[in-house]
Amino acid sequence: MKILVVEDDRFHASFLQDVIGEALPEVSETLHVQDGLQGEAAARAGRFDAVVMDLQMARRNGIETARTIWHERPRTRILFWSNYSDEAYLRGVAEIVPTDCVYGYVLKTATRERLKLVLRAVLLDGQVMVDREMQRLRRRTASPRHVLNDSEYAVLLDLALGLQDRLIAERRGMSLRTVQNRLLTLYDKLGVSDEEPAVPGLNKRVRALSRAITTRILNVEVLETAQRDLEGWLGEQGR
Amino acid sequence: MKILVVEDDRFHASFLQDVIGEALPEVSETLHVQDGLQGEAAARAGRFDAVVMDLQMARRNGIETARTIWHERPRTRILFWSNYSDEAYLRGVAEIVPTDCVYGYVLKTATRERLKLVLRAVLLDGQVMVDREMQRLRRRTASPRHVLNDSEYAVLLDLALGLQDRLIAERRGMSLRTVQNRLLTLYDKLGVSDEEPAVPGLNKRVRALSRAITTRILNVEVLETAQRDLEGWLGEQGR
DNA sequence: ACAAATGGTGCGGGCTCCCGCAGTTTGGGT
DNA sequence: ACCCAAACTGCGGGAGCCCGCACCATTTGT
Repeated sequence: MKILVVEDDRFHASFLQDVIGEALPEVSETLHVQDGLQGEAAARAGRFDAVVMDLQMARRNGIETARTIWHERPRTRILFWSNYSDEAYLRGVAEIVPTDCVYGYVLKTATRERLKLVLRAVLLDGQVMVDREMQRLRRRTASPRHVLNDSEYAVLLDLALGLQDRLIAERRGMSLRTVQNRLLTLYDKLGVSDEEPAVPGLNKRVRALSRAITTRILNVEVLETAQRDLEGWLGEQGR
Repeated sequence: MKILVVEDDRFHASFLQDVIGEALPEVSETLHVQDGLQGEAAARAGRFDAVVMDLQMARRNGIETARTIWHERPRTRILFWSNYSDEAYLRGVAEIVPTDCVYGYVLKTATRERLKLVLRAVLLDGQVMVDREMQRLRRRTASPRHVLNDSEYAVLLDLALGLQDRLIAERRGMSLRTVQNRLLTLYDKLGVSDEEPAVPGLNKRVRALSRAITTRILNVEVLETAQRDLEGWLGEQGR
C-alpha cells in the first residue's frame, strides 16, 4: 500500500508520518510533498492508493487538489486533515466528491488514538468518516430552520462572488423572482433579517456575505475555488 | 525576564519554547497557555515582560487579546507569530498598537535562526520588526496605485460589515457623496472596475468585499473584531 | 380526496446604489 | 499672496435591489 502525504507544516507532517507508520503497518511506501501542486504531480506519477492531505496550503488548496486527483483516479481514498471545522470545507469537499468515492475528514485537534482509528477506517476499510466536531456544526446552528440546503448554498456562492440577481438566475436556470426568493430565505437563515429592525441601514446583500464568512459557512479557500468555477462558466458563456 | 506564550497548536508551542530557551538565556520563567482568553487572564495575573502569540486561535483571536493586554500594560512587548502573511493581520495589528509600543510580526515559515534573531530583537532590544514576507505584500500588490490608505481601509471595513452609505458617512463623519467617492476609488483599487466591462452584471459592493477577502486584505478575524467595534459604536449611538 | 404546505413565477413600488456634472474647500509649492 | 491639484460636497438620473401581493404547480398529511 502506497500513501501520499500532502502537508505544508513540517511539524504536522512529521507527526502524521509517525502516526501512519504506527497505525498502518501494511504501508509499504509513503511520499511527503509540501503543497497541492506537488501533490497533484505526485499523484499523477506514482500510483498511490491513498492520500492524506491538509486543506489550507499555499499554492493550491486541498479541495482543488482533491478534485483533480479524483478526476484522474477516482478510486483514490483521500483523508482530509484540517485545522478548522469550517462548514465551508465540509460543503466544499462534499461538492466535489464523485459518487462512491471514499474520503474522511479529521481535525488536527483530534487525539493521536483517534487519528489512528480514522486512518485505518478510511484508508484501509474504505469507510466514509467525518469528525464528530463537524457533525456538531449542523446542530450547533440550532434549528434546522437555519441550515442551508444545496440550492440556497449555490445561490449564496454566486452572491458571494458578486453576481447580481439576473446573472444568478441565468447561471442557475431560475427566474429572477425565484432567485430573489432564495435570497430572502438566505437573509432569514443567516440572521440578516433579524438584526435589520434593530439596526436600520444595512445592505443585506453584503451583510449576508459578511455573516456567512464570520459563521464559517464560507471561507477564503471555498471562495477561491468558486471563483475559478465561475470563470470557467463565463468562458463557456462567452462564445 | 518572564515570557508568556499564547499558542493553541501543541507542536508549534513546544518548538517555540525550545527556541526561546535557546535564544534567550536571560528568561527566568515562561508560561504557556492555549488561547486568547487564557492569555488575557495570565497577562493580568503574572506580570510578564513579553508575550509571544499566535494570531488565529479558537476562543479569542490574537488581535483582540493584544488590545486588552496593551490596554492594561502598555509596556508589554508582543511578538505575533502567525501562519499567514495576510495584509489584514498587519493592518489589524497596526490599528491597535498604542504609541511607542514594541511589537513584532514573524511568520511560522521563518527559519529557526530567523526566529531566534527576531525574538532577541523584539523582546530584548525593544525593536519593532515585521517579517520581510509581509513587507513584500505592499509591493506585490504592484503599483502604489493599488495600496489602500487608512481612510479607504476604514470605509472598506464598514462596507464589509454591511453598512450602507448613509451609515458609513455617519460613522466616519463624512458626507454621503464623499463616502461614495471613497467607494469608487476602492472599486478601482480592488480591481472591481476593471473586470466590470468584461463581465457586466456584477454587484460592485459585494464584489469588492469578495476581492478584499480573496486577496487577503481582509480576513475572518479582522472582520470579527471590526464587528465588535461596530457593535460598540452602535451602543453609544443608541442612547 | 381535499386541504395545507412548499417552491416557482410575474408585477410594481419604494428605496439604495453608482456615477457624471459641477461647485467649494483644503493643502502644498513657489 | 498666488496657483494648482487633490479632496470634499450637492444634485439628479438610470439601474439594481428588496419585498408585498397575487397566481400556479407539485408534494404532503390525515
